[in-house]
Amino acid sequence: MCIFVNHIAAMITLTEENYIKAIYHLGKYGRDMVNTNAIAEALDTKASSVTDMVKKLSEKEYLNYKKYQGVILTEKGNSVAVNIVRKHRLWEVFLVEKLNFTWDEVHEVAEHLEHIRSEKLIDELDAFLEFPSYDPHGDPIPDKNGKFKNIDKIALSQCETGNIYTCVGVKDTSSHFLKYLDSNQIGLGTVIEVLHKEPFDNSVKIKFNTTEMVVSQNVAKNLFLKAV
Amino acid sequence: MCIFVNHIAAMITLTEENYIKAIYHLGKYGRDMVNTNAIAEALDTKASSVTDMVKKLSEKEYLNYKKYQGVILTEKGNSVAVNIVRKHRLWEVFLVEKLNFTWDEVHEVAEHLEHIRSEKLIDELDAFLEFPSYDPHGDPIPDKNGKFKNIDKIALSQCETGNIYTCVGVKDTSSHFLKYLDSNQIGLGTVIEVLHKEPFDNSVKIKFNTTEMVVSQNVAKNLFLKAV
DNA sequence: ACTAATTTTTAGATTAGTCTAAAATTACAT
DNA sequence: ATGTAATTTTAGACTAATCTAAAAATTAGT
Repeated sequence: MCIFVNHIAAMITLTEENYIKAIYHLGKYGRDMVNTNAIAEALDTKASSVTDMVKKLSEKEYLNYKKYQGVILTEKGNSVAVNIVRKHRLWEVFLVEKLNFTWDEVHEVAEHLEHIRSEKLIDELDAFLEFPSYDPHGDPIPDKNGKFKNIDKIALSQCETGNIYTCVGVKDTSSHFLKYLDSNQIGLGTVIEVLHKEPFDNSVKIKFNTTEMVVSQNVAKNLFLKAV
Repeated sequence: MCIFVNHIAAMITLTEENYIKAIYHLGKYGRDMVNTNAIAEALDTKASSVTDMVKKLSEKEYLNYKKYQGVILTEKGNSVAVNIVRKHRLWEVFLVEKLNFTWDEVHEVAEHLEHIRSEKLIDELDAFLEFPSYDPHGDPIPDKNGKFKNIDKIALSQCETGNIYTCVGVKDTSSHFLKYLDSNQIGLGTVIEVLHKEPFDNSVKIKFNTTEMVVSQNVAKNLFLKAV
């Protein structure tokens, strides 16, 4: 073995990155611990594999691990996660804006692109895309320093009757939902007026462009708007 | 194990792709076999590891392997290699033309990008770049069907005194050489007149733009030109 | 508070890719 | 052609990441 190995910052593997990312998304609010089974489900693996890996990530100080309790990312782990999120979302913007991908097609490819390691690559991509603040699903893109620009988006289900909003994102990013929106001509930036909220089934009647339609509670909960 | 596994085309791993690519480049002229040590050196690994891997690739019919003789890619292996080359070179064009990379910076990042698997991604990228036929080093980019467009490029060392050429590529793609060319304002498309060939040391005196300079045999052998 | 259900961890095995050291084969020089 | 050098293969071991099955710890229900 090369005698320099011990001096080189221990390389993070692709698998480790995926665990850190999953833990980040599961523990988004940073408050309480993320448990083993949740991680296993998110990564489609077994709890025993997760235990092994979190021990390793704990050794490497990406997270704090308490036996039988769960894990919380350290500062170091969090910044790795935020960097992956940045890369993922910038690639999504690229795919949609430059390569004609639809917003339901981007996720899978971005899952791979997010692991390419080159600071210059991602900074130049950022510049090429003119420093976007949101990805095609309306999720914020952290800047080079990991800072998010947050907007006050609210679900359609929370909006007030009579007011006018613009669409700024979705909660459910499944291909089903996105295709539903596409087929109804709803996308980022669509201007929507809330006409009526039906208390019986929580459906919402909206108007956009010249179209009026009623959407289910499920849709209303998953569409993010912003007051204009 | 999922009962469908046997029906799914056996997935090719990243490592396998790298072996196939290395064998492709080493055996470019397809004539004779590529030997174990050459592969080991190209991939910075040991001969014993290569033996193991070529057995596996032979099983999977990416190549034909004769013990103690070497390997030759099959049609199947060749098309995998050509597809990787296509991806590598398209990404190089993207990095140089859109993301301000210099031609000595692109290789390392492209080594990673070339393994992203998405047909739509690469076809859309191809279109976005307007179907380039050559990468930033002047190497031809195969099209969707694996066809190369070949030009009759010749090394500067083979050019005729008094004639005029344009620079279309390099043989040596090392960072050293590319930086040397950059610092002397020689790039793709540079128009070069061959003034004199010195038989003593095989150096060549050339003129481009308003500059006259003498380049060594080494440089002359590694710079590809095309008659105008 | 005690048992049952759930979650998590341990122990031991497996796979892909790699390594070292030794054995087998081929190539080369005299 | 015969011994030496170089190359290649085999054998056995290691690491990272995973799995199954069983043991341990925690949580929940009455």
